[in-house]
Amino acid sequence: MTTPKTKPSIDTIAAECLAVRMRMLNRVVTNIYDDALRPLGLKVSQMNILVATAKMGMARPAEVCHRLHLDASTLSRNVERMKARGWLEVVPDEDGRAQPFRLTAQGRKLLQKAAPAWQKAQRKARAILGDEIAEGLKDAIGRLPSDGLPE
Amino acid sequence: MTTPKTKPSIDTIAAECLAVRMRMLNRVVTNIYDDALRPLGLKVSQMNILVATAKMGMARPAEVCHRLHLDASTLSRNVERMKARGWLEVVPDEDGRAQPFRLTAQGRKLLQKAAPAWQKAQRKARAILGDEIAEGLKDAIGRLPSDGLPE
DNA sequence: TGAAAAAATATGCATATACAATCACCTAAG
DNA sequence: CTTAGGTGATTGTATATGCATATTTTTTCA
Repeated sequence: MTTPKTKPSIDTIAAECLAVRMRMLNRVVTNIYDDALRPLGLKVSQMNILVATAKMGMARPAEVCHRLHLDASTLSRNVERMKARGWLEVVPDEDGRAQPFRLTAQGRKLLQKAAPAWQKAQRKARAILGDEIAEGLKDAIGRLPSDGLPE
Repeated sequence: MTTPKTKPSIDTIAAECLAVRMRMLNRVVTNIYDDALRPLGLKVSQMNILVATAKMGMARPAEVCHRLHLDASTLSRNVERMKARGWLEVVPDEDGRAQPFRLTAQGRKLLQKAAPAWQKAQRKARAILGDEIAEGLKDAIGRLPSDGLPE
């Protein structure tokens, strides 16, 4: 079944496509978090970047992209919006090409204020996904190509 | 752990957020399929709609949205683009509000031509996700609220 | 029957995403 | 030095996504 010799039928694609499943659940899960975070004027995509930045202290765009498997141009626009909102700030660097950024005090405060809403969404998401998938997703991320770079 | 009494720390969010995991894997998986389908000028988001339409024969937007957990406005724009490409066509309906659509011959042909590329991507995605998650995602979809409507 | 409510879609707006191309800067080869 | 590559990030373009709102048509019900 994993390697049929014949061209897959439309029925097969409909029944088995992993992109259909991932994308559908991604929409559902993203909406759960976005709903919970909406009162804060924050989207989960942005919260993800805030959290990664908080963990890194000083975040280099290329490294964030690598960790999150995010295109550099996507990050660039997202950071742009978050700078405009006062959540992130660029810090100078000797290398004139670099644009490392970090949380502002306001950004950190927002993140802390968002924690309860996050927790509420997390419970809902876990209720849908179940503990097994929740852990399985983590394992899958560990298996991603080029995800084993230095911390 | 599932219901801590204290506000989650940033470290907890970073380590456990299910949206981070889902969204990251969704990006990776979507890119795998998009890469495979690119020679056909097709994106996996569009292929998903083509497949759903093929299965339904005559597709009513509201029903497609319900099945795919997709916002009506999103579908409206996607269908618009696919109509422009000649893959979908609207068919008349007694209800003047309805805009049911179906595959064109060209759309069906494209879908069939895309099957081998889909299969290649499907193998890559399964290698990353593993059989357990692949099945687990299906189960989770079955658990979605209001996913048990009539066929 | 005639107006209010509901239903199905579409539009306006903002964000997220990625590929291709570009810009700015650094570095190494000579 | 000077320049040819390489690296890091941004910009141009296109699609995907969803909320709020508008539009159109049907239904309901007083």
